[in-house]
Amino acid sequence: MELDERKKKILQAVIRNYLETGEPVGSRTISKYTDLNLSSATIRNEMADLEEMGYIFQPHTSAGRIPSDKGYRLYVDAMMEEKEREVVEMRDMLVERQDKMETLLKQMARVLAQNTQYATMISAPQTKRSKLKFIQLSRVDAGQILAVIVIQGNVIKNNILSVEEELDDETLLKLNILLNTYLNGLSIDEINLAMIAVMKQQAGIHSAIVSEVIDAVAEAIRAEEDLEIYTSGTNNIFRYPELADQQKASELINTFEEKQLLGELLQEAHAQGEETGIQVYIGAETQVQSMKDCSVVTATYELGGGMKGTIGIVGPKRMDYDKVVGTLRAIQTQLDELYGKKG
Amino acid sequence: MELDERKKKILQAVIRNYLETGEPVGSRTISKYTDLNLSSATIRNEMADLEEMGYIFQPHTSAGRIPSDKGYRLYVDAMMEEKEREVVEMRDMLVERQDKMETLLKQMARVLAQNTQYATMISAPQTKRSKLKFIQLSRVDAGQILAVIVIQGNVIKNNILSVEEELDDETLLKLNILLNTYLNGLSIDEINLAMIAVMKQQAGIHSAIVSEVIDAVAEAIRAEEDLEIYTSGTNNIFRYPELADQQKASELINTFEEKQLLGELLQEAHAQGEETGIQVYIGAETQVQSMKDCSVVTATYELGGGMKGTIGIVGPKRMDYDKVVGTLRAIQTQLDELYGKKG
DNA sequence: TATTAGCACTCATTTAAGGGGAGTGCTAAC
DNA sequence: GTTAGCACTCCCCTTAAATGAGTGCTAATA
Repeated sequence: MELDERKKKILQAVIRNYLETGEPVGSRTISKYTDLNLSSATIRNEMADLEEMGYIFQPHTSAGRIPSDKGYRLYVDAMMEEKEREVVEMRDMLVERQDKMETLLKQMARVLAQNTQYATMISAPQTKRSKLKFIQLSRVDAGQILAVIVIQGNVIKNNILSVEEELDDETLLKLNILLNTYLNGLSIDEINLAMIAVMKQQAGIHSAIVSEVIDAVAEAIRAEEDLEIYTSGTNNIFRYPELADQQKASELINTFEEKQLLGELLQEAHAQGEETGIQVYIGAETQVQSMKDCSVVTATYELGGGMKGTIGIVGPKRMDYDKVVGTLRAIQTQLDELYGKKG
Repeated sequence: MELDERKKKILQAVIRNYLETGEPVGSRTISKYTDLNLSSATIRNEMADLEEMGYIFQPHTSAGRIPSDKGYRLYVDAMMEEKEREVVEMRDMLVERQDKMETLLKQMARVLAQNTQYATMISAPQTKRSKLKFIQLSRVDAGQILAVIVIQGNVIKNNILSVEEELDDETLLKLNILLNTYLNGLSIDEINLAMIAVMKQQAGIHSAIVSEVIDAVAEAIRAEEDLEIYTSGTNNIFRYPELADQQKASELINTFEEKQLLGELLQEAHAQGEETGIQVYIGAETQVQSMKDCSVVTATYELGGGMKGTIGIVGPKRMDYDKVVGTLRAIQTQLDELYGKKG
């Protein structure tokens, strides 16, 4: 069967209406809602066709129609009209360059949740490709060394090392110079075994310390890699009856609190969303069991220096895709303007 | 009317039973449940008295009795028998001294939630009384100075300062020595204006930088003071039907996500719980609107060096007070053993 | 041939009524 | 002071009927 222009219009009308109301939509509603000037009977025939093609279905006999995942997919891929939204508050929020990335991300999650009325999550930028900017060892206590590692974009990692031997100031200074000379400006991938060997040799009797520091750097990176995720607006799911029953809500909230699965989801989105950076997952497409009745829209963002992260918005399948995609795209643009090129 | 021994026993039985089942408890149940060997009729008379005194009430005519807030209060204050619980996993978890306090606290919240099946929250230690251990300024970039501030207990704060003038290594070293000489070992309260004036004088032409650094320290402290809170097991509230309806659950979850109110709650608990450090809030006693159907048990803990924080457990009014208080006390003891005296 | 009006039918949801049961208060007997 | 017995209350569950939105199908229409 062919999906002609009229069927498309009707499908679109069904989806639009369902997005608004969340109720199954009947033929009479469409008959009045559209400018097609067709009677409900005609609509009924068309809807029967659309059902046969798998774009819509009835939750039970003699109920109106609901879009299927396939229907949503077509809508998102082909029928959506992105609305350009006001993201003024966001601009204000982002305009001041933040030293504390954490604060920025938390706030961003919060504003997004408020703006969209869905649940939001943001993964902190990954530092894999980022360049090491600065390493500093300092003696804090007898036997305790503080290692500060600064990464491009001012992401800072601290680590306290316990050392057996006493280190005098001079040695510490030497080690600092050694480490910075070799490691400065490198991305984390670029640090290799050969380099470590040379450094150890140069450190002489203190090679053990070099090992410890390298371990600490590796540790700091690893800590960064089980990535931080900020969420907001979790309780917005109660706005949508189809998600608000105890079973589903409990599972969803648990998913949002544990964050483990969110991380995997965002990373996959990050990996896939190469082109425009915006990705829409409908229902079971997410692979996260507790989100099978949700849709997720993700956007990757860039903060310069190769630091990329991902924003995700989770709502019911009947989420306002137009608005969400529009908002995310606006944020992407603004982040790009503010941070993207400068590094 | 007098609350004699028998009435107490009956009240206790009512509460115990209600804690278990969550259902109103009737006279016949008590008649069998207790070792008083009284008929249900007698129990009925006694229960009528207890109701008149305000310890229990009927949700509707011809239903069993439910403890009132006053009843719970009496129970917690006078009738509870703390159970010594196995907190073995906790011991294992806590036994390794953590460099990262954050990790420790997160894990602690998680284990507690799992153990008790309630929602938990932990406030990070407050550093107000803690002593400054170490300050280090380093040049990261032209015009960017990294200030690292280490506080007793290895809480580390970073701050990036932008400076107008160029600073050479020597000047930086001098400033480092100056700052550490004056500020090291002081608690944050002890830093005063006179001291700052002296430091500025000694810094000479670089007094502006000293100002900036002091500001940064103040800033770091302020950041620490809007205290970090870790939560876990929020979704446990769905286990208790009396909290699981949409309205209440949504509000509670919002409270847990926003954390603002939790902070106030924990701080109040911290302020009040001077003696044993364990505090029980029943129903409206918490002052947090969304928790009016909950009870909250808090415990302050100490990690040495004046660093104190608060743990809170939130559950239904019929929470297992004995178990919760026992568990919290056990944790207090263990933390004290492991961290308390050493600093 | 495409569209429409009409009608019988389906089924979720709402409303009402009735029965069961848990638990109480009261009274009278022990 | 305690207990057995009984009438009474009221929640809650089940069942039945009424409601109504929406469909599929058929026959008439343009």
